[in-house]
This record gives sequence, C-alpha cells and structure tokens, in this order.
Amino acid sequence: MRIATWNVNSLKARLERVTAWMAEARPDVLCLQETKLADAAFPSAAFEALGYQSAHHGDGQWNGVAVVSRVGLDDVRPGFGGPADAAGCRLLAATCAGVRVHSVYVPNGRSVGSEHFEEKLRWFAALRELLGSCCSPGDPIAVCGDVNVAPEDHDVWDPAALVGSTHVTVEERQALADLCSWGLVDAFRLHQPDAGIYSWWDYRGGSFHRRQGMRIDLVLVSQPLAERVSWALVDRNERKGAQPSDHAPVLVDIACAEPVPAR
DNA sequence: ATGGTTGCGAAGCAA
Repeated sequence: MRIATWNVNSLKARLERVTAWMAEARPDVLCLQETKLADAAFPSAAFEALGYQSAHHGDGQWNGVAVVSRVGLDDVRPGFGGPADAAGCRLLAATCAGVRVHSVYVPNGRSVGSEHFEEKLRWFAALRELLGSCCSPGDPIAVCGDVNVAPEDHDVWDPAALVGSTHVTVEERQALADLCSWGLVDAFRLHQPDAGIYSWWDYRGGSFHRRQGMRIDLVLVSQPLAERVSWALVDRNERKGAQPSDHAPVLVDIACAEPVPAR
C-alpha cells in the first residue's frame, strides 16, 4: 500500500495540481489537510474519475481534512465527538484495505504560551485518547497529516535560531511523543536518516530556495505496519512551479501481506 | 527589519 499525506492549503486552489500529482504518484490512500472547503463543495467527482472514493470533513473557510482511497473506504468517522472538535474540522478516520487511517491537521498553536498553544497540546492528548478508545496498537493504524511539530532538531533548518519558537518547543515535542508512545512510529524516519529533509517551507522570503523548512507532515504507523514500511519520500518537486502549496506531499510504501485489491 | 507571502473573501485574519 502506498499511503500519502499532503496539506494542500486550499483544495479549490490546488485541485488540478493534486489530481495531476495523483496520476503520477498513484497513492492507494491520500490524506489531505487544509482543504478549506465545506463538505458540499468537496470535489468528490474529480477523485472518482481517477478511481478513488473519498470522504471529507470541512467547515468551509478554514481547516478541512479528507481521506481519498482506491482500496476501499469504510467506517468513516469525522472529528472526535468531544470538546476537541471546538478547534475545527481537523480529524477524519476511515478504514482502507484493513488499515485504520486518520487524516489529521493539528492546530498550529500560533504563539507559544497562547490560548491556541494550549489548545494544540490538548488536541494531541485528545487524539491519543481517541486512539485508546477506538483502536489497539496491535492493529494496523496510520495517523497521517500536518502535526505542526518538527519532531527533532534535524527536522528544521536552523535549530539554534528557532529555540523557544513554535513547532519546536519541548512541550509540543512531548505532546507528539506522548501520542507516539501509544504505539506509533514515524514511518519516514525508518528509511530516511538524513537531516535537512523538510515538508513545509514558508511562502515568505524565498524560504524554499534558501532550504529553510521544517518536517512537520508525518505518517505515523503502528508496529504491524512499521515492520512492513519499504520506502518513504517527501516529494519536494511539488513545492516548485506555479501556485504550489507551502507543504509538499509525503509518501510511504507499506508491503502488504495480501495483495491489495484493485478497484 | 516583528518583516515577508498566500488564501479566503472582499478587510483583516490565519498560517
């Protein structure tokens, strides 16, 4: 199974680019974040034309997450069904070819110590709680999306310059680590040890060309999947050219015990 | 240099 995640920063502005990329990359499952669409405006027909089913959870102007799959899409669950939903439409779970997939868009946190920062930390805790109530770490689980945290110093361009700023604080990294301690591992790092590989670059100041980015888009997988991860990539080509998202897609290949049925 | 750029929606907010 090839699973991918991409914060597209408006699916309306990015649809052609996303579908063109899908035709090349051929993900089996694609998790999207920041669609910035209401459910009624989600372009499910465009994905269907490519052979994909889709599910979307969006409030219109901000946020919005989706799961797009060509290997089945069952048991769709939007949101937490609890207080964490106050942060917006940022979570969508679905089962694809036996894998419980979660498309997540963790709150940005804005400034360290702010109300939004505290909400971000609570959101991580709510996600761990949801996994604990719905899933077992022994099952095939994937949590994919924009976590708005760079896990380690080698996931940012200049750790010294960023000390104490959002996305790299001890509190945020601990919240991510607490989530992972439930039973998830960073699939990308199983095959890519190098520093300097990023998934997001600020639009401002030519950050991409200056190689000033962060790796904040992750595919987290439970042990049964981690054992089968065969390949991982950040497709930084998608940060180039006309009208890119500020994020690049992340791809992970997972060898399946049984062939995934084609649709 | 508290800047810079993009998207949404039509001014300012969020990232």
